[in-house]
Amino acid sequence: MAKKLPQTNLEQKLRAFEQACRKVGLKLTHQRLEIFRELAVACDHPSAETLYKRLQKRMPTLSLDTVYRTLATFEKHHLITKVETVESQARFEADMDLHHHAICRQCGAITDFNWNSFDAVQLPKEISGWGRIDKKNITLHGICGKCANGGRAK
Amino acid sequence: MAKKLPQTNLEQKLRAFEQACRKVGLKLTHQRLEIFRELAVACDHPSAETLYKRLQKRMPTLSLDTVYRTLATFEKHHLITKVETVESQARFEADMDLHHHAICRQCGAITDFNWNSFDAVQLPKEISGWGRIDKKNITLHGICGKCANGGRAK
DNA sequence: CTAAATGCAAAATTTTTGCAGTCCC
DNA sequence: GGGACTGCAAAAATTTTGCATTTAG
Repeated sequence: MAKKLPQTNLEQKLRAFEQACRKVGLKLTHQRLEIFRELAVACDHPSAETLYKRLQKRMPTLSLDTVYRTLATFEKHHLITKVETVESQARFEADMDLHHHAICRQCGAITDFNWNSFDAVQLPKEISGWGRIDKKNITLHGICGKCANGGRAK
Repeated sequence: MAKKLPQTNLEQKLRAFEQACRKVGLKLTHQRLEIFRELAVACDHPSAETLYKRLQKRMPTLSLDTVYRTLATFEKHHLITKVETVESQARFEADMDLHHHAICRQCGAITDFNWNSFDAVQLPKEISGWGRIDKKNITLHGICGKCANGGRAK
């Protein structure tokens, strides 16, 4: 899930992205393509600022406000997701398949994981009358293995 | 869960809070007591700014930065929780019992709910080796009944 | 061509910090 | 009394906006 994307998956994802943009009338600018690609290959749920820094190397004239504007546009059209965290900076991901997150309270790393049997289970009746529920996400909080080992790889 | 606290519960909570403060050496100032009380009676998971506005009526000299500082202090000592949202402003709650949240993507309302059978279930092995997990929270996203009815009560 | 998107700069929003004075223990 | 806490103001951090220019379709 949080592993690196095989090249073929990436190309597939990019083509799907381009099609989705055309469908909703979003122009396929160089900036948009590169911002999406950078987020699609990232597996660390980067912030706008982090993406900006990574892209600056290849695109020196890119501006931070374009990154913000572009991410907001993508999110509005459900092409990417804003990850819920307790941090001051918003973080994003391009993986739109249903999955869940584990967050390290020390280093802030976010790891994806799947839990199909949970996804399939019915909500308790206490909340089932709340309204229309679109998504059902789990967030785990704790200390990742790396941090537990004093920063050394596990 | 998200209902109003009965008066007795509130008094109990305040006494527990005072004891916890003494134990960790936090001074019991008027500001801290009032900020905690206001958060404890709130059931809408208010932001620092929202709490500040509510408290200003009774405490005209209270400053917003004290609210921020105080909430951060409380959170550090696990007396309150910062709720994970996608919003720009951080939101807080004083209910430290394990529970889950449903968030309305339209009005931003956060509703608490319990799910004991989920709390008891084991994590899938895909993530069980990730590290030390302290908390396991669900967040539901959707449109609450009120918003689905065009803002009128359900 | 033309509406939409970008880059720049400036502003708005949210949160944090330094410091002098105040207050709890 | 002394160190912790608060209020004030100013700054830092994060995000948004107005406008002239550029670009995709």
